[in-house]
Amino acid sequence: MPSYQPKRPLTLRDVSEACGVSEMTVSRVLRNRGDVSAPTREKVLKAARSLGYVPNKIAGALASQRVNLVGVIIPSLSNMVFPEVMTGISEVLDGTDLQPVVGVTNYSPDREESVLYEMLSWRPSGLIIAGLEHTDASRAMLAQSNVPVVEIMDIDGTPLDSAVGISHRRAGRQMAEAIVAAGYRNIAFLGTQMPNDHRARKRLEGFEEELARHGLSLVDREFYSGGSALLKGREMTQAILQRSPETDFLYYSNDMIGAGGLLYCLDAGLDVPGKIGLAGFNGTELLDGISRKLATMDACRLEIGRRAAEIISGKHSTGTAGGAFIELFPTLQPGDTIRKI
Amino acid sequence: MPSYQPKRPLTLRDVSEACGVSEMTVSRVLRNRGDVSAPTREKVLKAARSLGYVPNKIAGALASQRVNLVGVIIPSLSNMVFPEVMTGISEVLDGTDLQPVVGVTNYSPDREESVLYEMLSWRPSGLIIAGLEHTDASRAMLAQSNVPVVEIMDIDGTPLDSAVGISHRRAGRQMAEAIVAAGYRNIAFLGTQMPNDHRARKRLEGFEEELARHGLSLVDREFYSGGSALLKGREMTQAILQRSPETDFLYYSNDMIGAGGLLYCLDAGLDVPGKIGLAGFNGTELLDGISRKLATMDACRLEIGRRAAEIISGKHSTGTAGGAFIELFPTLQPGDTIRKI
DNA sequence: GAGCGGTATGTGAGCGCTAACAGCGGGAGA
DNA sequence: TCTCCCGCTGTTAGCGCTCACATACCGCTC
Repeated sequence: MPSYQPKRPLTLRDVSEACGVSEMTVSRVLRNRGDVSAPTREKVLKAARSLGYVPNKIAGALASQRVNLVGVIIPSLSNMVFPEVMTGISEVLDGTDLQPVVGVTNYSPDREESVLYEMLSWRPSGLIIAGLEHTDASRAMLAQSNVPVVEIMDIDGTPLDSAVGISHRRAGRQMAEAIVAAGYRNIAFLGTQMPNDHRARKRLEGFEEELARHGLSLVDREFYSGGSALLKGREMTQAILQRSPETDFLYYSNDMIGAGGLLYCLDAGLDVPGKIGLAGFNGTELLDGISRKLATMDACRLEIGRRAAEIISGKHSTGTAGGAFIELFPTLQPGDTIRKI
Repeated sequence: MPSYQPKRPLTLRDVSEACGVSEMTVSRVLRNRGDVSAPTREKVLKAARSLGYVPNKIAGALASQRVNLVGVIIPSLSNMVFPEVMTGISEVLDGTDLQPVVGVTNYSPDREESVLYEMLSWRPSGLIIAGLEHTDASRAMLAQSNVPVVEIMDIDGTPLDSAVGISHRRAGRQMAEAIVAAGYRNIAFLGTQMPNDHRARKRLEGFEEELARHGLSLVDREFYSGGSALLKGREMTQAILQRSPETDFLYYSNDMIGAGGLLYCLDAGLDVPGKIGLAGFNGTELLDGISRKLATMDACRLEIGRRAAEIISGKHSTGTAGGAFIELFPTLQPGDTIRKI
């Protein structure tokens, strides 16, 4: 490795001098753009490799006004849902020259705002952001930025530009319908205590709406925050069953606490789904392997990620102008924890 | 929102014209650098806000030769271990002006190489990368790049620069020691089929070494790839117990498949830990809530993330030159699935 | 052999910002 | 009164690359 100089960062000029062509030609070779003769190309590549040259995208992006980055702003990485969205995004982006960059907000609108500011300051060529609810400042930034935006996960609201997601309100209603149809009447809800988890909120609203249509209302509810979801599910379930023994159905805001609840019920020797039914939300594959399969509803996470990435990468032919609006439809997976009708 | 012009991206000049000072002064205000009088500062901030100006970090980084990005290269986001490392990193970086940017390799050395190339082309001010094993090209790039590098998770090998992690070999040995001490003799291993998961490999090597010291060897082993870990754990366990009924201990390469195995054993009514013991690896908090607590070994994930970020952000006072080398020591959590001695 | 189209290469300007330094006014000290 | 210095602001010159264009050269045709 011939590095005589005291380490100075390499530039295009170093490569061009090393192989006797102009910087422009080196640039063309390294980007595969424009015509370069085969021998020249070889010569340049050899020189670049032997020097260990890595192009400076900062300079390149400034000069070309193009950045191959796509910002992805999500609330969390620690529940299983967003990694799967990321997988969908990566799958599609891997086929392009675009690269995802993730930012995590921890469900805080203020953090979202600052993550957004930070991202926009890198002038990404697209932005994928979870949810439809943003601060005024965030909306203003996005509008001003001129960057294509896809809001994902949720479609109950008004998108800024494009949107891909499911209706959580409808998902809640559907689940309520199935539960009521199966004959359960004393239904409790167990969820996370997160004022900014708008999707969980909308599911619960839809759920209660549908119950109301049948003249029912929740017999009890329990919220938690932090800690191991499985354990919390167990604890909350015990609390509810102790406090409201008439409960015959437990609706959880996610599969993880639902699984905790299910394990509790099984350990306690309760008759599931005869005496008591359970359902979660997400379709978390992770949990396949528990003796009884929890009723749930697939949130189309992979597909949401894919579609969003397709819109950004221009693969989705959106008529002409204006944003795309894609509603996906989750399917109810009754599992083994709802009585068959 | 006064945006008369047909949307043209805003620059410092727009802000400076809007408030009648030089670009330099605006730049100083927006970066909180250098002396600016209070009234000027206010005027500038007001103008910037009302225009919705977001600085262009690409240009800024090029001019200042400083980038507030830290690359984080990890094999996967879908098992629970790396998100926790990320949490540790974020915790520390949030107190600085640095921002993590993650890249995922899917345990492929070639992908690692290309992710690395991509990252280095943004000239990050630090790099955190999982593992000590990299392709020659990767090592060359890193050496050439002049970027501080912290290799995390593993310390059984020679770091390029700094390293923070645990000895997986030793972890394997320790677990074997505990198992043998508890009187188990017919021990099987269940793990992932991933030639590039060097840490799992080293754990197994350490484990077998220690068994050998006691004149023992594995009675059986089973590997999987893909699918739901919980379910795979269940299936593999069943397979092993059918094939090698004399097995009295199951050592899993991670807690998730371990939990699947545990659920299988409990469902099958086996006497745990009397007739058969189980142990995993990671200390996955996620799984608290299963009726029986799986024996495991905490991998210090949070702490590893924190320490690595501290090194990059310069909070860790590393004597003077040369990389830091930090070994952490996992603790064995016997849980309820190893016989008490 | 002048004119043409095409391929392969080079040239100059400038992307939006910041480092370094230069200027400018005014109060303190000689 | 003349410095000297300090707090504030402006000026100049790039950072390393890419764009748009200019140029050189080749083999053709008519």
